[in-house]
Amino acid sequence: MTNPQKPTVSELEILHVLWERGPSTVREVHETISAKKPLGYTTVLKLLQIMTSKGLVKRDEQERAHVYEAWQPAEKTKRQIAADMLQRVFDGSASELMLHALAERRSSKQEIAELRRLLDEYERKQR
Amino acid sequence: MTNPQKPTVSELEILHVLWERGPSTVREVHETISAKKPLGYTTVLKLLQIMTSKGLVKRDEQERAHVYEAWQPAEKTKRQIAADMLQRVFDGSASELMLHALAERRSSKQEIAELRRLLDEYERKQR
DNA sequence: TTGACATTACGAAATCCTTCGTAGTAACCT
DNA sequence: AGGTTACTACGAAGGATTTCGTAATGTCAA
Repeated sequence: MTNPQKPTVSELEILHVLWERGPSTVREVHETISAKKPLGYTTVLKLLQIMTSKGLVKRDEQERAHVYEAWQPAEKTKRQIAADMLQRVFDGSASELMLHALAERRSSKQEIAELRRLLDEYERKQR
Repeated sequence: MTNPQKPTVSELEILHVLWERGPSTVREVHETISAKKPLGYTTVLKLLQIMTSKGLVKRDEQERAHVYEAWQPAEKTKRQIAADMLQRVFDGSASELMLHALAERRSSKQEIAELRRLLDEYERKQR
């Protein structure tokens, strides 16, 4: 499979674990997730199997306990999700997106500064 | 119904129309959407009925052709969607969200300027 | 009034998502 | 070898989503 697909909510949760931990077994993913919420072992297994067939993860079957790894780097997937929502919800307006993202919460001075820095950098690369 | 729920992808599409047009009949919504993609009349009707029971829209049954209206203003719903994704995908980091949203496309000078203006304004209101 | 037409109500199929139970299989220990 | 444990594979239930067809009902003109 070379075609990445859009992950569902549950799949995204698993991808988060794989991005954080790197290649992991079902047991490891399950332990990480079930620390936060109850979820059956075979549920995680099944999800990883589905994700394998969708091309969202790759599976190393060398060892008895298969090792799963996210197919796409976190950056790429997150970018796709952000772009998709930008289009679907905000008609492609980044300003609107940021306005709403900021409105719902309290951003620290540091974060605002970071956002400014990102804008500078973006503009510099643009030309 | 006073509890708003999270709209699905199709429901969001309909909300877009209602936000743009204001209160509309099934026929009007259907015409607007089917200008872009084929979709049966009763499909739109059914969706609006479901959305009514979910509390996403309100229905005025005065006239024979019922008139539907978005329950929540666009701003509020968009804010919720943005906040939800911010949390789920970007662990609450607005910078990360914007970074990825910008990365996938070309933003005009005007848009960058607008983003800076928003940051200024946000900071001003904060203190 | 009756036929044509617009509209709503309802049911249901097809697909996807999420979750888990059961069965099979391999490995390991005594 | 036999029993226990750790895995994977598979099927399937239950719910949500999306889509549409058909039936029922109201409206209006001839």
